[in-house]
Amino acid sequence: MPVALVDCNSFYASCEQVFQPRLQGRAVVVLSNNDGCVVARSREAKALGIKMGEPWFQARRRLQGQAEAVTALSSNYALYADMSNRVMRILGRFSPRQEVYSIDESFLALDGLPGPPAVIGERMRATVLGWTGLPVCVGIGPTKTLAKLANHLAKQHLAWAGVCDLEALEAGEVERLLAPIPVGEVWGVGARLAQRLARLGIDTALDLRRAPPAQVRRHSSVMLERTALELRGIACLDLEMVSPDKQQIRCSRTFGATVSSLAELTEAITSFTSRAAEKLRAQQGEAAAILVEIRSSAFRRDAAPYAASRVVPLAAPTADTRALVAAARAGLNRIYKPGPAYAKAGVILLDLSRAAERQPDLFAEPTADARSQALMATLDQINRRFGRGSLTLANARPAPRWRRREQFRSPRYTTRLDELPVAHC
DNA sequence: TCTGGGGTCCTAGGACCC
DNA sequence: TCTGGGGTCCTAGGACCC
Repeated sequence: MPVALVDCNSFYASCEQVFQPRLQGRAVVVLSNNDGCVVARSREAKALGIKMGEPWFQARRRLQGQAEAVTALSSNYALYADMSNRVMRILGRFSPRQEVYSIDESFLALDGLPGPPAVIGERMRATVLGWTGLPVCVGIGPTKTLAKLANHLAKQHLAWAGVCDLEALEAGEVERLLAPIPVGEVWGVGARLAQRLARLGIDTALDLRRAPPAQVRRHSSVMLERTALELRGIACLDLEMVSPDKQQIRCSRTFGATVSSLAELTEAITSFTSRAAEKLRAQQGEAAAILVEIRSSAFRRDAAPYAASRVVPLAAPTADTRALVAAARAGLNRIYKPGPAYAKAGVILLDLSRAAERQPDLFAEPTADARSQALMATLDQINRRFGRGSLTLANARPAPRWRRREQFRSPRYTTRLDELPVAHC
Protein backbone atom coordinates (compact mmCIF):
# COMPACT_ATOMS: atom_id res chain seq x y z
CA MET A 1 0.00 0.00 0.00
CA PRO A 2 2.52 2.61 -1.03
CA VAL A 3 1.75 6.14 0.07
CA ALA A 4 3.68 9.24 -0.98
CA LEU A 5 4.32 12.37 1.02
CA VAL A 6 5.05 15.34 -1.22
CA ASP A 7 6.46 18.36 0.59
CA CYS A 8 7.56 21.68 -0.90
CA ASN A 9 11.14 22.66 -0.11
CA SER A 10 11.36 25.80 2.06
CA PHE A 11 7.87 26.59 0.83
CA TYR A 12 7.44 30.29 1.69
CA ALA A 13 11.00 31.15 0.73
CA SER A 14 10.62 29.26 -2.56
CA CYS A 15 7.40 31.14 -3.38
CA GLU A 16 9.28 34.41 -3.02
CA GLN A 17 12.13 33.16 -5.19
CA VAL A 18 9.76 32.17 -7.98
CA PHE A 19 8.63 35.77 -8.37
CA GLN A 20 11.96 37.42 -7.60
CA PRO A 21 14.52 35.38 -9.53
CA ARG A 22 17.37 37.53 -8.23
CA LEU A 23 16.75 35.83 -4.86
CA GLN A 24 17.50 32.36 -6.25
CA GLY A 25 20.65 30.86 -4.83
CA ARG A 26 20.62 33.45 -2.06
CA ALA A 27 19.87 33.28 1.65
CA VAL A 28 16.19 34.17 2.05
CA VAL A 29 14.14 34.05 5.24
CA VAL A 30 10.42 34.67 5.63
CA LEU A 31 9.26 36.14 8.93
CA SER A 32 6.20 35.40 11.02
CA ASN A 33 3.43 37.88 11.62
CA ASN A 34 4.74 41.17 12.93
CA ASP A 35 8.14 40.35 11.41
CA GLY A 36 8.90 38.47 14.63
CA CYS A 37 10.36 35.01 14.04
CA VAL A 38 11.92 33.16 11.14
CA VAL A 39 9.34 30.70 9.77
CA ALA A 40 10.99 29.68 6.48
CA ARG A 41 14.58 29.57 5.28
CA SER A 42 16.10 28.90 1.91
CA ARG A 43 18.86 26.29 1.78
CA GLU A 44 21.46 29.06 1.86
CA ALA A 45 19.85 30.62 4.94
CA LYS A 46 19.89 27.26 6.71
CA ALA A 47 23.57 26.95 5.86
CA LEU A 48 24.19 30.24 7.71
CA GLY A 49 22.86 28.58 10.86
CA ILE A 50 19.59 30.51 11.05
CA LYS A 51 17.18 28.43 13.12
CA MET A 52 13.52 27.73 12.48
CA GLY A 53 11.41 29.85 14.84
CA GLU A 54 14.34 32.02 15.89
CA PRO A 55 13.48 35.69 16.57
CA TRP A 56 14.76 37.61 13.59
CA PHE A 57 16.34 40.44 15.60
CA GLN A 58 18.46 37.82 17.42
CA ALA A 59 19.50 36.00 14.26
CA ARG A 60 20.47 39.30 12.66
CA ARG A 61 22.53 40.30 15.67
CA ARG A 62 24.28 36.93 15.78
CA LEU A 63 25.14 37.04 12.07
CA GLN A 64 26.61 40.53 12.36
CA GLY A 65 28.28 41.39 9.03
CA GLN A 66 26.79 38.41 7.25
CA ALA A 67 23.27 39.65 7.90
CA GLU A 68 23.50 41.83 4.80
CA ALA A 69 23.71 38.65 2.76
CA VAL A 70 20.26 37.60 3.98
CA THR A 71 17.04 38.87 2.45
CA ALA A 72 14.29 38.94 5.08
CA LEU A 73 10.68 39.16 3.93
CA SER A 74 7.40 39.58 5.77
CA SER A 75 4.98 36.72 5.20
CA ASN A 76 2.70 37.11 2.22
CA TYR A 77 -0.06 34.62 2.98
CA ALA A 78 -2.20 35.58 0.01
CA LEU A 79 0.65 34.54 -2.28
CA TYR A 80 1.47 31.32 -0.39
CA ALA A 81 -2.15 30.18 -0.19
CA ASP A 82 -2.60 30.69 -3.92
CA MET A 83 0.62 28.85 -4.80
CA SER A 84 -0.38 26.07 -2.42
CA ASN A 85 -3.70 25.63 -4.23
CA ARG A 86 -1.89 25.30 -7.53
CA VAL A 87 0.52 22.68 -6.19
CA MET A 88 -2.29 20.66 -4.58
CA ARG A 89 -4.36 20.68 -7.75
CA ILE A 90 -1.40 19.46 -9.78
CA LEU A 91 -0.68 16.64 -7.33
CA GLY A 92 -4.36 15.68 -7.34
CA ARG A 93 -4.02 14.76 -11.01
CA PHE A 94 -1.68 11.90 -10.09
CA SER A 95 -3.90 10.01 -7.66
CA PRO A 96 -7.63 9.95 -6.89
CA ARG A 97 -6.81 9.60 -3.20
CA GLN A 98 -5.15 12.72 -1.83
CA GLU A 99 -4.95 14.18 1.65
CA VAL A 100 -3.90 17.82 1.78
CA TYR A 101 -2.08 17.70 5.08
CA SER A 102 -0.80 21.27 5.39
CA ILE A 103 -0.18 24.31 3.25
CA ASP A 104 2.86 22.67 1.66
CA GLU A 105 2.34 18.92 2.12
CA SER A 106 0.12 16.29 0.59
CA PHE A 107 -0.23 12.53 1.08
CA LEU A 108 -1.17 10.53 -2.01
CA ALA A 109 -2.12 6.85 -2.24
CA LEU A 110 -0.08 5.22 -5.00
CA ASP A 111 -1.48 1.68 -4.96
CA GLY A 112 -3.26 0.68 -8.12
CA LEU A 113 -1.52 3.34 -10.18
CA PRO A 114 0.39 2.21 -13.28
CA GLY A 115 4.17 2.26 -13.09
CA PRO A 116 6.69 1.99 -10.27
CA PRO A 117 6.05 4.40 -7.37
CA ALA A 118 9.48 5.99 -7.68
CA VAL A 119 8.81 6.87 -11.31
CA ILE A 120 5.45 8.43 -10.39
CA GLY A 121 7.30 10.36 -7.70
CA GLU A 122 9.77 11.70 -10.24
CA ARG A 123 6.95 12.78 -12.53
CA MET A 124 5.20 14.59 -9.67
CA ARG A 125 8.38 16.44 -8.90
CA ALA A 126 9.08 17.42 -12.48
CA THR A 127 5.49 18.53 -13.09
CA VAL A 128 5.19 20.71 -10.00
CA LEU A 129 8.57 22.28 -10.71
CA GLY A 130 7.75 22.87 -14.37
CA TRP A 131 4.28 24.30 -13.83
CA THR A 132 4.85 26.41 -10.71
CA GLY A 133 8.61 26.81 -10.34
CA LEU A 134 8.45 25.25 -6.86
CA PRO A 135 10.82 22.43 -5.89
CA VAL A 136 9.31 19.51 -3.97
CA CYS A 137 10.61 16.27 -2.47
CA VAL A 138 8.72 12.97 -2.56
CA GLY A 139 8.93 10.30 0.15
CA ILE A 140 7.33 6.91 -0.42
CA GLY A 141 6.67 4.19 2.15
CA PRO A 142 4.13 1.61 3.29
CA THR A 143 2.72 3.92 6.00
CA LYS A 144 2.28 7.66 6.40
CA THR A 145 4.94 7.80 9.11
CA LEU A 146 7.47 6.01 6.91
CA ALA A 147 6.55 8.20 3.94
CA LYS A 148 7.30 11.23 6.12
CA LEU A 149 10.65 9.74 7.07
CA ALA A 150 11.38 8.91 3.42
CA ASN A 151 10.69 12.55 2.58
CA HIS A 152 13.17 13.59 5.26
CA LEU A 153 15.75 11.29 3.66
CA ALA A 154 15.01 12.64 0.17
CA LYS A 155 15.74 16.16 1.39
CA GLN A 156 19.02 15.06 2.99
CA HIS A 157 20.49 12.96 0.19
CA LEU A 158 20.88 15.33 -2.72
CA ALA A 159 22.09 12.52 -4.99
CA TRP A 160 18.61 10.94 -4.92
CA ALA A 161 17.19 13.89 -6.85
CA GLY A 162 14.34 14.53 -4.44
CA VAL A 163 12.69 11.09 -4.42
CA CYS A 164 13.09 8.31 -1.83
CA ASP A 165 11.09 5.08 -2.04
CA LEU A 166 11.64 2.97 1.07
CA GLU A 167 9.53 0.14 -0.33
CA ALA A 168 12.02 -0.43 -3.11
CA LEU A 169 14.74 -1.23 -0.55
CA GLU A 170 15.67 -4.38 1.35
CA ALA A 171 14.73 -4.39 5.05
CA GLY A 172 18.40 -4.26 6.02
CA GLU A 173 18.95 -1.22 3.84
CA VAL A 174 15.94 0.58 5.40
CA GLU A 175 17.32 -0.08 8.87
CA ARG A 176 20.71 1.23 7.86
CA LEU A 177 19.02 4.46 6.77
CA LEU A 178 16.92 4.77 9.94
CA ALA A 179 19.83 4.13 12.30
CA PRO A 180 21.36 7.65 12.16
CA ILE A 181 18.04 9.54 12.30
CA PRO A 182 17.40 11.05 15.76
CA VAL A 183 14.07 9.86 17.15
CA GLY A 184 12.90 13.47 17.40
CA GLU A 185 12.75 13.62 13.59
CA VAL A 186 10.00 11.00 13.56
CA TRP A 187 6.50 12.36 12.89
CA GLY A 188 4.71 12.46 16.24
CA VAL A 189 7.83 12.62 18.41
CA GLY A 190 8.58 16.11 19.71
CA ALA A 191 11.31 17.44 21.96
CA ARG A 192 9.63 16.29 25.18
CA LEU A 193 9.00 12.74 24.07
CA ALA A 194 12.50 12.51 22.61
CA GLN A 195 13.91 13.35 26.07
CA ARG A 196 11.79 10.73 27.77
CA LEU A 197 12.63 8.13 25.15
CA ALA A 198 16.35 8.84 25.59
CA ARG A 199 16.01 7.73 29.20
CA LEU A 200 14.69 4.39 27.93
CA GLY A 201 17.62 4.06 25.57
CA ILE A 202 15.57 4.94 22.50
CA ASP A 203 17.58 7.53 20.60
CA THR A 204 16.98 6.87 16.92
CA ALA A 205 14.16 6.11 14.51
CA LEU A 206 15.51 2.58 14.32
CA ASP A 207 15.41 2.19 18.12
CA LEU A 208 11.75 3.19 18.17
CA ARG A 209 10.95 0.84 15.30
CA ARG A 210 12.49 -2.04 17.25
CA ALA A 211 10.96 -1.17 20.65
CA PRO A 212 8.11 -3.46 21.77
CA PRO A 213 4.88 -1.51 21.07
CA ALA A 214 3.24 -2.56 24.35
CA GLN A 215 6.18 -1.18 26.30
CA VAL A 216 6.07 2.03 24.31
CA ARG A 217 2.41 2.40 25.21
CA ARG A 218 3.09 1.81 28.91
CA HIS A 219 5.77 4.46 29.02
CA SER A 220 3.88 6.99 26.93
CA SER A 221 0.54 6.73 25.15
CA VAL A 222 -1.41 5.01 22.42
CA MET A 223 -0.29 7.72 20.05
CA LEU A 224 3.35 6.79 20.35
CA GLU A 225 2.47 3.10 20.14
CA ARG A 226 0.82 3.80 16.80
CA THR A 227 3.92 5.65 15.66
CA ALA A 228 6.12 2.69 16.61
CA LEU A 229 3.83 0.31 14.69
CA GLU A 230 3.84 2.59 11.68
CA LEU A 231 7.63 2.58 11.69
CA ARG A 232 7.43 -1.22 11.36
CA GLY A 233 5.28 -0.82 8.30
CA ILE A 234 1.95 -1.56 10.01
CA ALA A 235 -0.48 1.15 8.91
CA CYS A 236 -2.45 2.73 11.77
CA LEU A 237 -3.28 6.06 10.14
CA ASP A 238 -5.67 6.39 7.21
CA LEU A 239 -5.60 8.91 4.44
CA GLU A 240 -8.10 11.65 5.28
CA MET A 241 -9.39 12.76 1.94
CA VAL A 242 -12.10 15.12 3.17
CA SER A 243 -10.97 17.59 5.77
CA PRO A 244 -13.38 17.47 8.71
CA ASP A 245 -15.04 20.63 10.01
CA LYS A 246 -12.93 22.57 12.47
CA GLN A 247 -13.77 22.01 16.11
CA GLN A 248 -12.52 25.42 17.10
CA ILE A 249 -11.71 28.56 15.15
CA ARG A 250 -9.15 30.98 16.41
CA CYS A 251 -8.05 34.46 15.49
CA SER A 252 -5.33 36.12 17.53
CA ARG A 253 -2.58 38.60 16.87
CA THR A 254 0.44 40.10 18.50
CA PHE A 255 0.12 43.86 18.16
CA GLY A 256 2.52 46.01 16.19
CA ALA A 257 2.66 48.31 19.22
CA THR A 258 1.33 47.57 22.69
CA VAL A 259 -1.99 49.11 23.69
CA SER A 260 -3.44 49.89 27.11
CA SER A 261 -6.91 51.30 26.58
CA LEU A 262 -10.11 49.32 26.66
CA ALA A 263 -11.22 51.16 23.52
CA GLU A 264 -8.31 49.89 21.47
CA LEU A 265 -8.62 46.35 22.78
CA THR A 266 -12.33 46.44 21.94
CA GLU A 267 -11.46 47.45 18.40
CA ALA A 268 -8.98 44.62 18.06
CA ILE A 269 -11.32 42.04 19.58
CA THR A 270 -14.13 43.20 17.28
CA SER A 271 -11.90 42.81 14.27
CA PHE A 272 -10.63 39.35 15.30
CA THR A 273 -14.15 38.13 16.07
CA SER A 274 -15.38 39.31 12.67
CA ARG A 275 -12.62 37.38 10.94
CA ALA A 276 -13.28 34.24 13.00
CA ALA A 277 -17.01 34.50 12.27
CA GLU A 278 -16.26 34.61 8.53
CA LYS A 279 -14.28 31.40 8.82
CA LEU A 280 -17.11 29.88 10.83
CA ARG A 281 -19.69 30.70 8.16
CA ALA A 282 -17.36 29.34 5.49
CA GLN A 283 -17.83 25.89 7.03
CA GLN A 284 -21.57 26.45 7.56
CA GLY A 285 -20.99 26.33 11.30
CA GLU A 286 -22.33 27.93 14.42
CA ALA A 287 -20.61 28.54 17.75
CA ALA A 288 -22.16 28.05 21.16
CA ALA A 289 -19.40 29.87 23.05
CA ILE A 290 -16.52 32.25 22.50
CA LEU A 291 -13.27 32.65 24.42
CA VAL A 292 -11.62 36.05 24.71
CA GLU A 293 -8.00 36.39 25.69
CA ILE A 294 -5.65 39.32 26.32
CA ARG A 295 -2.06 39.26 27.48
CA SER A 296 0.97 41.44 28.02
CA SER A 297 4.35 40.48 26.62
CA ALA A 298 5.87 37.38 28.22
CA PHE A 299 9.34 38.65 27.37
CA ARG A 300 9.41 41.99 29.10
CA ARG A 301 11.54 42.01 32.23
CA ASP A 302 10.30 45.35 33.56
CA ALA A 303 6.72 44.35 34.37
CA ALA A 304 4.92 41.32 35.77
CA PRO A 305 3.19 39.49 32.92
CA TYR A 306 -0.59 39.70 32.87
CA ALA A 307 -2.80 37.26 30.98
CA ALA A 308 -6.50 36.66 31.27
CA SER A 309 -9.13 34.81 29.34
CA ARG A 310 -12.82 34.14 29.65
CA VAL A 311 -15.31 31.84 27.98
CA VAL A 312 -18.67 33.46 27.23
CA PRO A 313 -21.55 31.11 26.36
CA LEU A 314 -24.00 32.29 23.70
CA ALA A 315 -27.72 32.28 24.38
CA ALA A 316 -28.12 30.10 21.30
CA PRO A 317 -25.59 28.78 18.76
CA THR A 318 -24.95 31.46 16.16
CA ALA A 319 -22.77 32.54 13.25
CA ASP A 320 -23.92 36.16 13.40
CA THR A 321 -20.98 38.51 13.72
CA ARG A 322 -23.02 40.95 15.79
CA ALA A 323 -23.98 38.36 18.42
CA LEU A 324 -20.45 36.97 18.58
CA VAL A 325 -18.93 40.44 18.89
CA ALA A 326 -21.37 41.36 21.67
CA ALA A 327 -20.39 38.23 23.59
CA ALA A 328 -16.69 38.83 23.01
CA ARG A 329 -16.97 42.41 24.23
CA ALA A 330 -18.85 41.32 27.34
CA GLY A 331 -16.02 38.88 28.05
CA LEU A 332 -13.38 41.52 27.41
CA ASN A 333 -15.05 43.91 29.84
CA ARG A 334 -14.81 41.26 32.54
CA ILE A 335 -11.09 40.57 32.11
CA TYR A 336 -9.76 43.99 31.17
CA LYS A 337 -7.80 45.83 33.79
CA PRO A 338 -6.10 49.15 33.21
CA GLY A 339 -2.34 49.23 33.59
CA PRO A 340 -0.71 46.43 31.63
CA ALA A 341 0.80 47.09 28.21
CA TYR A 342 -1.16 44.57 26.18
CA ALA A 343 0.89 42.88 23.47
CA LYS A 344 -1.56 40.30 22.17
CA ALA A 345 -5.26 39.47 22.05
CA GLY A 346 -7.44 36.89 20.45
CA VAL A 347 -10.70 35.00 20.33
CA ILE A 348 -11.57 31.32 19.92
CA LEU A 349 -14.97 30.12 18.73
CA LEU A 350 -15.95 27.00 20.68
CA ASP A 351 -18.59 24.25 20.76
CA LEU A 352 -19.03 24.37 17.01
CA SER A 353 -21.78 22.57 15.15
CA ARG A 354 -23.36 22.55 11.73
CA ALA A 355 -26.01 25.25 11.36
CA ALA A 356 -28.27 22.89 9.41
CA GLU A 357 -28.28 20.38 12.25
CA ARG A 358 -29.45 22.73 14.97
CA GLN A 359 -32.73 22.30 16.79
CA PRO A 360 -34.81 25.44 16.29
CA ASP A 361 -35.13 27.66 19.34
CA LEU A 362 -38.66 27.42 20.73
CA PHE A 363 -38.62 31.02 21.99
CA ALA A 364 -36.84 32.75 19.14
CA GLU A 365 -38.59 35.12 16.82
CA PRO A 366 -39.08 33.01 13.68
CA THR A 367 -37.93 35.63 11.17
CA ALA A 368 -34.88 36.81 13.12
CA ASP A 369 -32.78 33.84 12.07
CA ALA A 370 -33.46 34.20 8.36
CA ARG A 371 -32.72 37.91 8.47
CA SER A 372 -29.45 37.36 10.27
CA GLN A 373 -28.38 34.73 7.74
CA ALA A 374 -29.24 36.94 4.81
CA LEU A 375 -27.31 39.86 6.28
CA MET A 376 -24.23 37.75 7.01
CA ALA A 377 -24.32 36.19 3.53
CA THR A 378 -24.36 39.66 2.00
CA LEU A 379 -21.51 40.80 4.24
CA ASP A 380 -19.41 37.81 3.18
CA GLN A 381 -20.20 38.33 -0.48
CA ILE A 382 -19.15 41.96 -0.43
CA ASN A 383 -15.92 41.14 1.38
CA ARG A 384 -15.12 38.32 -1.03
CA ARG A 385 -15.70 40.58 -4.00
CA PHE A 386 -14.05 43.78 -2.82
CA GLY A 387 -11.42 42.38 -0.48
CA ARG A 388 -11.35 41.41 3.16
CA GLY A 389 -12.41 44.19 5.50
CA SER A 390 -14.27 46.22 2.85
CA LEU A 391 -17.41 46.10 4.97
CA THR A 392 -17.09 45.88 8.74
CA LEU A 393 -18.96 46.66 11.92
CA ALA A 394 -19.08 50.35 12.74
CA ASN A 395 -16.28 50.59 15.27
CA ALA A 396 -13.44 49.21 13.13
CA ARG A 397 -10.87 51.76 12.01
CA PRO A 398 -8.72 51.47 8.89
CA ALA A 399 -5.23 51.83 10.36
CA PRO A 400 -5.20 51.23 14.10
CA ARG A 401 -2.01 51.48 16.10
CA TRP A 402 -2.11 47.79 17.02
CA ARG A 403 -1.98 46.69 13.40
CA ARG A 404 0.85 44.30 12.63
CA ARG A 405 4.17 45.39 11.28
CA GLU A 406 5.06 44.02 7.87
CA GLN A 407 7.99 46.01 6.68
CA PHE A 408 9.17 43.67 3.96
CA ARG A 409 6.10 42.20 2.27
CA SER A 410 6.39 41.35 -1.41
CA PRO A 411 3.53 42.10 -3.81
CA ARG A 412 0.54 39.74 -3.91
CA TYR A 413 1.56 38.76 -7.43
CA THR A 414 -1.13 36.20 -8.15
CA THR A 415 -4.23 37.49 -6.36
CA ARG A 416 -4.27 41.28 -6.92
CA LEU A 417 -4.58 42.81 -10.34
CA ASP A 418 -2.72 45.92 -9.30
CA GLU A 419 0.19 43.85 -8.00
CA LEU A 420 0.74 41.59 -11.01
CA PRO A 421 4.37 40.97 -11.87
CA VAL A 422 5.39 42.96 -14.94
CA ALA A 423 7.91 41.60 -17.40
CA HIS A 424 10.63 44.08 -18.43
CA CYS A 425 11.56 43.13 -21.96
C1' DT B 1 13.32 48.71 20.03
C1' DC B 2 12.37 43.86 18.08
C1' DT B 3 10.03 37.05 20.37
C1' DG B 4 3.82 33.92 15.21
C1' DG B 5 -0.63 31.76 14.48
C1' DG B 6 -3.77 28.03 14.23
C1' DG B 7 -4.92 23.58 14.91
C1' DT B 8 -5.50 18.26 16.98
C1' DC B 9 -5.59 14.53 20.33
C1' DC B 10 -4.90 12.19 24.86
C1' DT B 11 -4.72 11.83 29.85
C1' DA B 12 -5.24 12.77 34.63
C1' DG B 13 -7.96 14.31 38.00
C1' DG B 14 -11.93 16.48 40.00
C1' DA B 15 -16.98 16.73 40.41
C1' DC B 16 -20.81 14.30 40.72
C1' DC B 17 -23.89 10.29 41.00
C1' DC B 18 -25.81 6.01 43.04
C1' DT C 1 -6.34 4.72 64.81
C1' DC C 2 -10.09 3.35 61.87
C1' DT C 3 -13.48 6.43 56.45
C1' DG C 4 -16.45 1.94 49.92
C1' DG C 5 -16.78 0.96 45.19
C1' DG C 6 -17.70 1.94 40.73
C1' DG C 7 -19.13 4.65 37.13
C1' DT C 8 -19.62 8.99 33.90
C1' DC C 9 -18.67 13.51 32.43
C1' DC C 10 -16.04 17.59 32.01
C1' DT C 11 -11.98 20.43 32.00
C1' DA C 12 -7.23 21.81 32.22
C1' DG C 13 -2.98 20.89 30.81
C1' DG C 14 0.41 18.70 28.12
C1' DA C 15 1.99 16.88 24.05
C1' DC C 16 2.16 17.02 19.15
C1' DC C 17 1.80 19.10 14.14
C1' DC C 18 2.79 22.77 10.38
